[in-house]
Amino acid sequence: MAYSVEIDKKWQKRWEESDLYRFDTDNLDKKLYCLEMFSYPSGANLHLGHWYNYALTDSWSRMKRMQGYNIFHPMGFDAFGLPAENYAIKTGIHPQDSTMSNIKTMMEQLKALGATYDWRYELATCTPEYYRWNQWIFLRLLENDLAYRKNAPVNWCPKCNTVLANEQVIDGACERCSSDVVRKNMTQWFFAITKYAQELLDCLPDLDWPDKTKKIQTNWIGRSEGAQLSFYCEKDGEPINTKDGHPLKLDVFTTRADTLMGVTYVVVAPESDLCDVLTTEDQIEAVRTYQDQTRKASDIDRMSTTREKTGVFTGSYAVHPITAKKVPIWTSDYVIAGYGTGVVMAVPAHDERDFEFAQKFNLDIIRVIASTPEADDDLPFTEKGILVDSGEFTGMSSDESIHAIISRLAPHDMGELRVNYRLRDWLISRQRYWGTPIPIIHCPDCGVVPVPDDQLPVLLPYDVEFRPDGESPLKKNRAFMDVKCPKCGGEAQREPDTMDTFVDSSWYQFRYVDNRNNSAIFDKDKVNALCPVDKYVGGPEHAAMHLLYARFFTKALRDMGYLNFDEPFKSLVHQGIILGPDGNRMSKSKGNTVAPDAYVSKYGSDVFRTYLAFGFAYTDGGPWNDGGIQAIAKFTSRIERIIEDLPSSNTPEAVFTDNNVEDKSLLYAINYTIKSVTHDTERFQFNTSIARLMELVNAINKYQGSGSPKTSLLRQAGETLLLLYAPFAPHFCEELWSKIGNKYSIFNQTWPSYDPQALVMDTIEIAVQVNGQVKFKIDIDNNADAPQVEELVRSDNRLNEALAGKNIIKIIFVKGRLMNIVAK
RNA sequence: GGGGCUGUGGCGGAAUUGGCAGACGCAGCAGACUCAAAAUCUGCCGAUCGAGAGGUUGUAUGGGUUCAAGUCCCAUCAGCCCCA
Repeated sequence: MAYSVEIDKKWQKRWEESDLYRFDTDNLDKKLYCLEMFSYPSGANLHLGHWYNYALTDSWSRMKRMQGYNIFHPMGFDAFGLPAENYAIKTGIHPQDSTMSNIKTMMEQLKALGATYDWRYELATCTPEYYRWNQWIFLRLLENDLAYRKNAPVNWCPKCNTVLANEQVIDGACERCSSDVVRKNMTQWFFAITKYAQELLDCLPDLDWPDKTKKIQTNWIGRSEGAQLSFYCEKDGEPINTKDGHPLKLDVFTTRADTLMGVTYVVVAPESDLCDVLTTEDQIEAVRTYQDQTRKASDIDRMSTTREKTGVFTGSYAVHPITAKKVPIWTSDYVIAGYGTGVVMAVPAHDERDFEFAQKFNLDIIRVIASTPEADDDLPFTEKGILVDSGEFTGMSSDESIHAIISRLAPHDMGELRVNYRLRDWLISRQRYWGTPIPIIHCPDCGVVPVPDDQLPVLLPYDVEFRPDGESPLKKNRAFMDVKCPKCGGEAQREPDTMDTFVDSSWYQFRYVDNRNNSAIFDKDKVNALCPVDKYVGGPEHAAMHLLYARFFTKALRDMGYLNFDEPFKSLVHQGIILGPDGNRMSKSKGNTVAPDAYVSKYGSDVFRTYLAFGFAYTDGGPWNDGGIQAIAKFTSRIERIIEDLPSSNTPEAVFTDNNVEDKSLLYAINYTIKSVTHDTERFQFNTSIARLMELVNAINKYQGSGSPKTSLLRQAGETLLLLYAPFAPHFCEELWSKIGNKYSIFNQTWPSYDPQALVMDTIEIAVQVNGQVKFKIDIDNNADAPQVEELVRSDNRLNEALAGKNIIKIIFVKGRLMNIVAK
């Protein structure tokens, strides 16, 4: 029977019945945890990206299995999230119903892929058995001051009446209705990821991750060393005090404390509470108008250096901490409340945006830094230099002066060295339905009360009106909302918000290990034995969010005593993105999607898998091209023919003492292929692995056609070919393996190892260069040393012609490669 | 605006990490088998000059380092990504 989907089905059934991929919990010394990022169960079929990710990582893990590793390879579903809810709003089909049915079909498709998943470890994040532990983690974080509630500006779509995640805001507009998104202050739950900012940075160098991804995380965390300086302030000639009577201090973060003497004004973010405090009666109208106007602008626009600067004077003044001079306080949207302290000191002479702003509004520009003491540099001069016109600090270098200025201010509590991070705490509240309910009860008497552990899970009710109208859908469900306070027993209300779905994916890699545990999030010993994940594979788009959150969770769980390692994913690989045939990202609206199913049913899973392996550089991806898939079908049928032609008897291995040239060259091909395929597959270079296998097929064909092929050598070649190809074409190779009378299963066989002796050739060809240019080639004895080769080259009559009368100055010999003759 | 990655035949892509550029495959061309086609097999296949042997040139562009550069350094251009 020629290879087809029927073969796929036959072996999928056999594998399942024989429990071939069952993870062996007793043999943990050689465990290898291989994981792909789990998938969102959307209505559509498994798409090309899934195949590319899952099929090839599966090939990698199959090789590892044959190399003797005990593979833990689970799969599950990232089942909460907006798409199902939006789909429900559109069609009326409940998210739970659509998700559950999608999971079912998706699981079947994953099985058709023929991967080594052990389905007993499956999980779906939308089940109470899973999200219960989201709630449990939330409560633990709350107890450890890693979860808290605060008022913060969020993205708000006025048309959809809902808060949007940052990712849902495209160029300042709502992704669904394209209305302009505005900023709104709301009380939300946060996870204190910033407490781990430094450790998240420190652990990066030791991870076996792509440099690019580490860089993205480094930038995202954005550590900068600088200083926090304070300004007192005055309104209508009077010092401003806080509610408890202390003088109000405006704290600013700056990496350029050396420019403090050049401050000519201070800017406060229009949306910050401070702005309202600072605004005087006279200015209140102008400031309000300005606030309304800027609510529409996105952060990206606001911080752009090219955008026209806007702003309004608040009416109050800041007191310079050294000179005691009063400088005006303005509000402008180039300062953002969420970043740093939401207040900046403006030094127009030495900062581009401040300079532009000062020019536009006629504010003072005072030079305090110069490249040399006498220099008259063009302003703004943003480099470090020597301080000028800076009172007692004049003449110091920028770096010296920073320390001097801080030492001067520190005793008065008006300045200190400070490390600032760009990373913000993680806002996890969502005013959405299809997610994990936040396990909190709001009691009029007791305030914010956590749901006790023994009352978990807080179930997500099924019967909910989830059309978005500005409030959390859960809020309209009285049965859900009305609850007795666990503390005082009085009438209370549940928290109506749900959690960001990134919470689900931040710890699923641990739950897999102990997915049926009903009494704990997971068994500590099991997780410590199986984790961290040894090889994690998924798209590069998760570099900043998911991968950062999961690292944070790991560290938090460690510090709370639930596991004892530092990082969730030891080694990480990103697959590339496969584009549509037109070179654009695949999308339904562009009509350039490629559905794997048609190819799989026509050619079989293995041909499709092999094509994915062969057609692209794995980590690059690229445009899809139909062209080559037929070639892979041809390739498999060539293998089929080779195997069918093998001598049927299992003759004992003959000892070759009389290898002729053909034998030797086939032996070379066999061993070279083993070496290369092993090496290339190990580092996810699947395309060259397949290329080497094609070369082996060519070599076997050539050998078959040679004078007197030895049957046992042919058999050795054929079996090696099947073993090496098995990870890529598992059904196909399993079939042929059994066909030639070998024992089930090919995946229980040992991965071939190569004989270095067979790779040593008697004679090799090297290039002879003159001044780096290849002139001719000669065959030399493999062991020949430099003088011997030189003699051979000198006696070659092609040399004189190549030298063209020049004199030899120097000779360089690179063993096994070339001899370069330097001549003049 | 800053940072990063990428740029190799008509196409997908290789190149032992500084050592014979274009492995392997697609497409194309020629041939064998065939009445014919398909399938299969064999050979050719960067550009350019030359009937030919062979020469010259060639890894986005321009410089540089080196006996030797697709690979390292500097600048420029283009595409993608991250940050502002």
